[in-house]
Amino acid sequence: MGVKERRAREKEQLRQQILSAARELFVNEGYENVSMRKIANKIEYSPTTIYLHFKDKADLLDSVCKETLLNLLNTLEQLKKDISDPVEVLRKSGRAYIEFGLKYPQDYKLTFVTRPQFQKGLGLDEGSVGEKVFNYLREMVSECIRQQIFQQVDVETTGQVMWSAVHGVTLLLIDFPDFPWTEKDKLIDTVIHTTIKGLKA
Amino acid sequence: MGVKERRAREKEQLRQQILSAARELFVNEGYENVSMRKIANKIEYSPTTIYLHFKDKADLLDSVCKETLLNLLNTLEQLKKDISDPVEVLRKSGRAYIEFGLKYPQDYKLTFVTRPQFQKGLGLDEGSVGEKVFNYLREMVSECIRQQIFQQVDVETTGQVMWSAVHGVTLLLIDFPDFPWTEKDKLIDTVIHTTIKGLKA
DNA sequence: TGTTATACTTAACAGTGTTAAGTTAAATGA
DNA sequence: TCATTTAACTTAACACTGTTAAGTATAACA
Repeated sequence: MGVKERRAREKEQLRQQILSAARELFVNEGYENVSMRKIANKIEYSPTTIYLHFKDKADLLDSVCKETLLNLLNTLEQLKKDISDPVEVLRKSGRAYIEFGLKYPQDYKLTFVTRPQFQKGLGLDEGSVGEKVFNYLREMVSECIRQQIFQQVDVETTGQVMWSAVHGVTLLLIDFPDFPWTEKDKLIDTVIHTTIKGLKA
Repeated sequence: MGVKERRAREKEQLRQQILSAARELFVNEGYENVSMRKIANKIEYSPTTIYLHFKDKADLLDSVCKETLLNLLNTLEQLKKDISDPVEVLRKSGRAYIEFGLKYPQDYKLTFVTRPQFQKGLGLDEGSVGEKVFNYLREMVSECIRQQIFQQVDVETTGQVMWSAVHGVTLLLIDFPDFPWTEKDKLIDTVIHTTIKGLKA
């Protein structure tokens, strides 16, 4: 009875095909400028076929973003394994987070700005990917506080301050590419350095 | 020959009427969900009339945002007149900026997130309102550096770091209202305090 | 009073996301 | 082997979108 399995496999394959076509178009042309018909054209199916795999355009978008976010989470988890000094982990994680946002600006904005109100399993709700990312941040900060490197005892506030800084600089760099920013790497380093220094005991 | 003047006045009046109808709809329902026909309906004119006053929907949006931004600039300029200590001015300005964003979240996002790529005289280009806001920040930071309160000599970088922090926390509070944030005022104060402390000599 | 300019509208175009109904082909059971 | 069921996929349509070209009516001018 391998028929059902093969069918399921083929179905999953098409789902992935749609997903990657959508990702490419979203990233290159922007969510707003990509129509369902355009995606359908790219994979050489009729537009309605997409609806057999995704509820609607927003759902398709959420799925694309979720994939990307899991990617980020992976990168971060990896980092933690390789370094021992908690401040260094925090520093490197901040950098990785910002660079991730700059590498996938559309995805980043879609995930953390455009759609947070409506998405499921993507925002910061329980069990969502966003929550997992923030939990990761919590752990890092906890370790810094435990070792008495940071002055604040309040893990939540400290984490949120850190997040504000990296979120802010990421979005500014994405949204105002023509602004005469300080050399990009210097700005990123200074943001991270300043915030950590400000939090230190 | 007061006819021409009266005509110009009437035209300006309608322009304002369109503008305020658009603002209200944009703010309440979101730019994406507001159609030209909806705006036209609200002011009881045909949709095409709008095009006699604004180039297109994006232009209409830009005009709405510009008005709001000038408002913010006013608030900030006022602050500087009333306080002498530069760090205190910076602190209060940061607070005012964030509170402005929280009070007009839709406007804030439209101005600093949604449309920065395409707008004219709105982003951070020469002569734009955004540039004026940033110039205001530059002056404050310069004063802090001149008085050797801040360690960095680089006004640009220092200003950009400050901006990243307030921009970041503003957007997070707007976009994730249900997240278990630390008490809002405490978070805002800590963000500002941490950043300034990190920048100090 | 006839002409010109301005303000505004109607109708249409080409596109959008989405759905209901219909078609085709493959898998199943007798 | 052949009719029946099931799943995959498409066609056609609906109600909307931003925008433009062409047309109309009204007020200002000579």
